[in-house]
Amino acid sequence: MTEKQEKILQSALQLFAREGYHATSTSKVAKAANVSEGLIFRHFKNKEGLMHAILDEGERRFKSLFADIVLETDPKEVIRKTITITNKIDKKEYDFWKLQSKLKWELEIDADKKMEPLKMALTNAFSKLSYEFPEREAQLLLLFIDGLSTAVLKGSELNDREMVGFLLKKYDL
Amino acid sequence: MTEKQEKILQSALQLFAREGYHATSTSKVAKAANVSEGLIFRHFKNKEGLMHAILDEGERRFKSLFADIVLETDPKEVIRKTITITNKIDKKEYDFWKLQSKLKWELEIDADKKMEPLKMALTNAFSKLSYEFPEREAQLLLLFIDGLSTAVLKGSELNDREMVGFLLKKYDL
DNA sequence: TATATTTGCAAGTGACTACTCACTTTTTAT
DNA sequence: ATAAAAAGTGAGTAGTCACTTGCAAATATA
Repeated sequence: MTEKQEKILQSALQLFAREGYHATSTSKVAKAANVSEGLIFRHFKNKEGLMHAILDEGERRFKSLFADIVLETDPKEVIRKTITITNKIDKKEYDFWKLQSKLKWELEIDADKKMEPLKMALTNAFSKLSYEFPEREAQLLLLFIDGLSTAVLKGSELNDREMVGFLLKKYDL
Repeated sequence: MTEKQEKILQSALQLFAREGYHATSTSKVAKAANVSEGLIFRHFKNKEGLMHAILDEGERRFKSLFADIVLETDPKEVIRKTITITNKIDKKEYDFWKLQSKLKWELEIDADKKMEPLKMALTNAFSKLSYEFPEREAQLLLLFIDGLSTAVLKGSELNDREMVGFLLKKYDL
């Protein structure tokens, strides 16, 4: 990965996240990255290829975010770590995560499958804690998390730390 | 509102919802609506005007969806109606609601303000029922509703009726 | 019926789109 | 040192974009 290649990725990420995929032209990306437009196509074949390079990186970060939780054996810890997952998102990485959410709408990418391992871990955790409907509890918690992270990334004014604390209390953690 | 005008709106709604705003050209809309491209600009001034016409209709439907809840005096009914709000969305109107969610990302439109009256009603309801933190309870429930409707509109496989029922039970309704 | 207004169309417009190509410069391998 | 491969450029390309204009047909108003 050359310097200019990284610069292209970084500029594309920023522009795609802020303006959207279709609203960002390859010439804009080239200008922002200070490279010739042709170089984008040399390295990433086409605009779609450029986006996929970014998306693949997203996949990796997604998984590493979950890895810690899935390996956890203590059920209470699984739930606690899931609830506090939004706290792990650095403000400097907002563009990155925003893009992931944004592209899921713009390009209709399905995120459910990526969540599957987390759902399993949660179901298992609730099961161990003798909840009556562990799978539904897991699903419910995931919906909360999804709603919460969406709100945060959209720049909502809601106090996410407060909500996380509130949830932890609800689950006796 | 002429026949062709409505046809334009309907076609634009469908295309914007399925392909996205920026990915849909005015010529595509014109073809789908079976009118000349110029007519779009005669009636809606520009592409943005076309989108706003659709968005305004969204605002109206949004409000009428809440109206029923906000006027309710029985706190338990307020919560019950909020939880079951997704059931009120007709499958035939999916394109419409999907577009609303989609545009919130693509054009960075803030939806929080629209939810404010509902949040107030919920806070009030939880307050009447002597919950310790009524505002946070309201926020939490709204987050769930948002997550659930998002999942449904994205075509997730989750059983939303089941989740609604599960939640009603959680709130003793 | 005469006339003003609205509705509609077809054929444009320049600017911008994703992408290609011929070429030069830099890096790597022998 | 030399050849081959990779990285990078800049000026193209055809096609599409949102939008305009001039004129005809339909409709409303008198």
